[in-house]
Amino acid sequence: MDAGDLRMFEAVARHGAMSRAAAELHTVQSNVTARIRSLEEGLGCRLFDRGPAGVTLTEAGRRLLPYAERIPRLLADAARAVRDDGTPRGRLVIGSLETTAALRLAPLLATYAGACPEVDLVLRPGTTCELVAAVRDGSVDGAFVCGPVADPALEQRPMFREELAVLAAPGTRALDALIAAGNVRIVVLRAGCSYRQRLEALLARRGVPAPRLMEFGTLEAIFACVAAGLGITLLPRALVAEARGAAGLAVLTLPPAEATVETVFLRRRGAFASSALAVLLTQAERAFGLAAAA
Amino acid sequence: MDAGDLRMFEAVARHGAMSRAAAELHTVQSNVTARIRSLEEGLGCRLFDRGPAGVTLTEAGRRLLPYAERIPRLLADAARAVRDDGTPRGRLVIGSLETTAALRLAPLLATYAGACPEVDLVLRPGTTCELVAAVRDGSVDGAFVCGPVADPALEQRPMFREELAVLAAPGTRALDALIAAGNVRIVVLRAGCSYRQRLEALLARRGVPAPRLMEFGTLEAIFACVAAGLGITLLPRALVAEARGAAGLAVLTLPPAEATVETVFLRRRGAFASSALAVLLTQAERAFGLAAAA
DNA sequence: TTCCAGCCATCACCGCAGGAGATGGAGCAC
DNA sequence: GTGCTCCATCTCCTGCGGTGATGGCTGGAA
Repeated sequence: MDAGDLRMFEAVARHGAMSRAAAELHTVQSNVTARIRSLEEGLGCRLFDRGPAGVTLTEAGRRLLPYAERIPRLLADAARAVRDDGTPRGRLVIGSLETTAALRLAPLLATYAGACPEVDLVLRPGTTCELVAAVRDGSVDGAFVCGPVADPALEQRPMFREELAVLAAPGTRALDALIAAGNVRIVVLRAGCSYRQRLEALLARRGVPAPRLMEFGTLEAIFACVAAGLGITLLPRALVAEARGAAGLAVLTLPPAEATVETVFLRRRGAFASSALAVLLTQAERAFGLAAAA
Repeated sequence: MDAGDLRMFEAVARHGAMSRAAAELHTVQSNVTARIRSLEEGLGCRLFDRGPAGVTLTEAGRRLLPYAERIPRLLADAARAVRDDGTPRGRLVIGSLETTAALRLAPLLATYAGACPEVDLVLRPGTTCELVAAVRDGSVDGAFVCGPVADPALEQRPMFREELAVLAAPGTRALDALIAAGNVRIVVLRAGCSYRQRLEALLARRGVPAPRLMEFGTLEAIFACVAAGLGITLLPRALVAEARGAAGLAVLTLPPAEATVETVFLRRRGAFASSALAVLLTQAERAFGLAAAA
């Protein structure tokens, strides 16, 4: 058994088909077939059940899969660790909610860029759901998302608390009045996982089970939409003060229990922490100061 | 980079010489040289400084070493996990102090052997020091040793507490009287790491800094030696009642703080737990019942 | 000093694992 | 039936990696 075999095995398991795995690995199907077969021979048991429309993992294959995911990752970490001599350099990919990036991250990133000129910093915006998945599969080194995230494979560090508020059309006085009027529609940023879930939960507690949904790609579009009375949204209160386009909107305060959301920095547990990431974390904890890892 | 490269790298690092690593790996030196070189080229940095009398790790090499130890281990775990279908079988190597084996393990192992007839159980006796090292390097799957063991790479589960007593020549009334008489000599089983350390610490607290030492390979020899007045030893009180050869020896009770020792079961943290090991642990916790992992 | 015993680097040689490509059979949709 | 997508198998062949010989280097022994 070899790390190359495991990579191949993992790709086959993920695609459920040897031919598609071959395409991903830039090789030919016959090759994949042969190596999986030799892997099975080496281990002494079948890893896949062959069906006419692809393959499925056997019990033994299911037991191998977690190792097939970990070992190539560990090899990649090893290569990074060797190259990392302590001075931050290379590529650092950080995920963030768009609202967090707009509101909180600018000064941190500016300081960071000054301190680590050799780092190519990439900021990848996304929703909490998307970013959690990205951290899991290693496509970002870490991400600022809405906590808490209950996943034993991930490690979260609290960063800061944010106050949320409901935005509604100008002149709106209270959320309950809106609800009483019926036909509440919510407006979210993209699939806006965590804010949308919070807003839906919040409405559900007030007797609105499944509000209509509208989804936009930019904050400005959402503001315009809310201003026009087409729906309400949930966003950090601090954002409203800063953002162009939000002037005039009604900002409805929520009870404290529903209003605060904690932003955490998420990393894959056990993953290699490059110097570039270590410096960012140090600076972030100094800047935001909600330290104490969870 | 490849798991095979890492195995080779690790062997070279451990031996400090490519030629000796080649011998261990059953290959020739030119091969090791070439693969290390290609590994270095692939990573883009030197891993070893070549000297006339061997090689030494560079900084980068030191960063790679922990990965080179983990990844081959993980591969071996993967192979075991695949073969382990839930029914305990195969080889299970358990370390234990000889005194623990003699006093406590027999009923557990008898039950276990009955429950898991397909397991080849190997009991490897040793001192706490030796067994801790054996657990670390994976040559035993787990071991019963004297706790606590402070090593973040190891995981310990408390099993039971044992009362220790000092054995001395027949007729001896008190430890202090012996010490006052001067020339205290201690008798231990092999290099008898933990009992010896305890006995030395115990004497040091009573003003005897570095007692003379005698070392024997069997309990019977120790009993005979103590009976002849050649020295004292420290052993589980329960052992004295059972063991042949201990009759007539003076059993000196110690203050409770010094008398009790906790026996823990030690495993490498994160290592694969085979079904065979899982069953043993379950039975051990049922039998000894000092559960709650640490 | 010379000699030797280790060490590592380099070279030429070669076997074979493993990649490429073609073919065939099996199931499924139409 | 035809056509599609699977996987298995076969042949061919490149190149990685193993082998063994040689040479350079250093340090210690004679």
